[in-house]
Amino acid sequence: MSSQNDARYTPQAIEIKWQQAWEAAHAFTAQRDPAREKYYVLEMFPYPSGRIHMGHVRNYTMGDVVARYKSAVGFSVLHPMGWDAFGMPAENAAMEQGGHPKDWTYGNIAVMRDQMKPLGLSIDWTREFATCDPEYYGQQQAMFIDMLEAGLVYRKNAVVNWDPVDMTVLANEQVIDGKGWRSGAEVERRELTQWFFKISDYSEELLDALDGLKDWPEKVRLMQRNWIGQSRGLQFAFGAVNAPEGFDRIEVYTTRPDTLLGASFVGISPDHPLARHLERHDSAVAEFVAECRKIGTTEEALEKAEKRGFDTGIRVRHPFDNDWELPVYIANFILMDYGTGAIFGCPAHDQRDLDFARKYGLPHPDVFVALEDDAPVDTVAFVPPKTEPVRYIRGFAGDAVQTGADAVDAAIALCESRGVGHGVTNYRLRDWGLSRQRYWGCPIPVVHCATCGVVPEKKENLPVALPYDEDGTPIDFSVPGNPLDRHPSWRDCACPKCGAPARRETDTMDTFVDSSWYYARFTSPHSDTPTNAEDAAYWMNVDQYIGGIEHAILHLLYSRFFARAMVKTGHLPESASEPFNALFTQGMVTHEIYQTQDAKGRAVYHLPEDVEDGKLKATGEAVRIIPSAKMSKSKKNVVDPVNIIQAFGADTARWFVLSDSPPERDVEWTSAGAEAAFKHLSRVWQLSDRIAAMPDDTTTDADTDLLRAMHRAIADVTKAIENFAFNKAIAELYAFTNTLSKAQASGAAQQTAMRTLAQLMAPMVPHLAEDIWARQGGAGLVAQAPWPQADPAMLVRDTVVLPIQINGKRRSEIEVPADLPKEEVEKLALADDAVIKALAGGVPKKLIVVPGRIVNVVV
RNA sequence: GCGGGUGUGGCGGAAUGGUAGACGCGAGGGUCUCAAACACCCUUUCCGCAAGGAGUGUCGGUUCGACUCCGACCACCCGCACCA
Repeated sequence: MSSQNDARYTPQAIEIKWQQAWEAAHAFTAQRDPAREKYYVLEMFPYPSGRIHMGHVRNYTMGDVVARYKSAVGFSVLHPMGWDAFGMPAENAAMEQGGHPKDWTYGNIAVMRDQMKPLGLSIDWTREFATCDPEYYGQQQAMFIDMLEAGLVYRKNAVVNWDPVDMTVLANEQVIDGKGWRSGAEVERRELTQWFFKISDYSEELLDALDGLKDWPEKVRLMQRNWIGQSRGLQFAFGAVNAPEGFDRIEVYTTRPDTLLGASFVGISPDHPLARHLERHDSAVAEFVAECRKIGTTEEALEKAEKRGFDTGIRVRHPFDNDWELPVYIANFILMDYGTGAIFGCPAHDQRDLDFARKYGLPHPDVFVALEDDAPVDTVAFVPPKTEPVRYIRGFAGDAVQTGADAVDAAIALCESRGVGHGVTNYRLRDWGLSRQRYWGCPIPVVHCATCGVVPEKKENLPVALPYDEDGTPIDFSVPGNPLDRHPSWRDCACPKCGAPARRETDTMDTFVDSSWYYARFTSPHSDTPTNAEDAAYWMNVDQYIGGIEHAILHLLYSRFFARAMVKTGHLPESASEPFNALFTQGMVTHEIYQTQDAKGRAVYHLPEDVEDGKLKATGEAVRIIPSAKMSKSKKNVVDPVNIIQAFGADTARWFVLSDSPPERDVEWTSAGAEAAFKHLSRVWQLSDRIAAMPDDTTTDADTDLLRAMHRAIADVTKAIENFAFNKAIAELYAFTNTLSKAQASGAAQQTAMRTLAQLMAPMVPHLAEDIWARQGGAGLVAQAPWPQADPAMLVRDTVVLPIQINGKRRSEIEVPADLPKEEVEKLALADDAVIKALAGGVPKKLIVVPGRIVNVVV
């Protein structure tokens, strides 16, 4: 027998043993069980970048705590894992290092799976898939065809970033300061015919349904609400005085029709049909518009750019006054995608319009003034909240004094009655452009035929699989552009309708499509249809979804749309149109960034493991240290958890990422805490060793104290887990461990407490918990044992300590029976020395007793 | 620029409007040891010998009482539709 001192915590031996035991017991294989309520917990699946990082460990450990806890309280749990496997990095790797995106991706998946398995996550690995599996994207193509037939997909022109040197389309992140990241050439905006999902059909529904998502963070619902951007306004036309033929009316949309009498100019987007027309006939316009198109395609770039305009010389008439003419400017800040692509500017009540008006010498008449201050606008626009009453001096509808909101309503009503436009509800949300001119994505399953036009591929021909090589020659990724476009044997095909020679669509889908339905596929991952009705009915919805706040808008909004599209096309039940019942957004794991520059002065990033003392290990070159930011593949500021697991075990890594920082907040990775976590787990192990050896002696007085603490710990830890406060659950476990290690209770009581401690720790450190559970005589696997219940009778406290405040400052305290009536508490408080001293013989002005909480004496 | 969030000891953080700093890290002191490591015990918001005072990014407000609610500001972080 080993003595106490010899017993050492050796996670390397323990962890593999229990992982094998779980596997042998099929402990985490999800099965439809009509007798039990189901619980579906899902973490956002990873991109197979090549290795896991601490952000993954944090994300999946949180999900694992939930999965293991829900299983212990009796649910039939589904906890799957897969890979978000399409995307640009695979193609970039092929360009930089040679090889094929498919080999790179599957190789990465194999490595990352091997890195993840030692974490001991309670995942049903039988359901694993990658979105680049033809079995997965073939079903996605089938749904695309269904959505096309349901009118949810269409084609239209849209602009892309075009690199004129590499002759390729660039992603926004590949455009740096308006230049292509590889070529350095000035990026142009180019228009292409592209595929779109009609998410705008669902704008109102996606907005309204947010109210029902009670278990989503309020901030996410607010961000989505603002993103969808519902607005009520007036759409009307200015009649042109001297416009080219066909442009005698300019339709504008405004959310502030109450300011119509403050209009000083009309602005149109550089992409507006009128601007396009003028561009062709006027070189000065062409030059200005070309400048505008250099700004880039992101809203951020447009908003930050200097606001500039070009006077077209065209004049329009004010709808209320035939003699009032307004100039028409092309303005670089007006989006063609929003409203009608044309606005009227009211400089007095919009800062951007005011800056513009002052720049071009346009008037800025006040429409309304503050009730108590009628100073005219000069350099700062007067933009009060719409709910605030103001005095209209150029109003035309409603009372002189009214709120902006009321004035807008009155203005719309009046304009409609005069035949000037009509009230419309607009949305900021644009249709989802899914075309990508890239290889490594799900091919869009349509064929272009000279006679039949755009024809969907026949479903029996799915998947339209990506070609691996071309007639035996590996695809060349060193050439910029889309390899599918220059792959005749793949591209040329027969029209599915008429059989004539035709060409495949060479665009692939946005990777957001892949991640918009994977949660549904997990319910029947091997089905030969996208979903299986019985499985979807049982497992949907996701009960708890966990992922980064960076996905608060796009991924989650697209998934909400896609679920509705799947309901419409019969792939999900109506009840699954909101796919995620509860959402938790974890904070990110941050780390410093290490950067050097290459010969051309471009930034090169380095992994932390390649850096030592501020220098590259390989060359000794000094690195520039950029302050902590979100761990990202592109910045290479990722930490490899594999080293931590090898040194201390998975349980230490899991314990560490859960402790200290609240899960919703960012955590800066430091190596300091890992050793401390290991020490604590070692202490728990030693404690278990000691307690297991104790004789099963008779009950002592200390037993009740220990068992009370145990029930308190059960209650507190359970509540903390339910509330996603894992850092607090761990703090409670520390406290209970300290109590237990000092307890004078009997062996039997300590063994009971130790067994319970193991159970409470099991969701966080499952391997250690199994080992202690077995040693303390627990039956079966702790992974399959029911969650302990707190006895309410053991939670009641006999006495409480009440702090006594004098004028809100704590001065003293009294210990009283928990159920002492308020009057008695008052008497005791007034008899307290500090109170007597403060009152100095007088009477208190006020005496506040909050039962069980506090006493405040106001003197 | 627009939208959303965060801010508390040396550090990570705790606190249904009711004792600010639970729990952990680090640090200091001690016990054990030939010594070190480990382990264990004590101290640890700041100023002050003490009595006492100050204190939750800044300024102001509501309240018997504010980290918590309200207003203004500052700093940092996330998103901005082709990064995933």
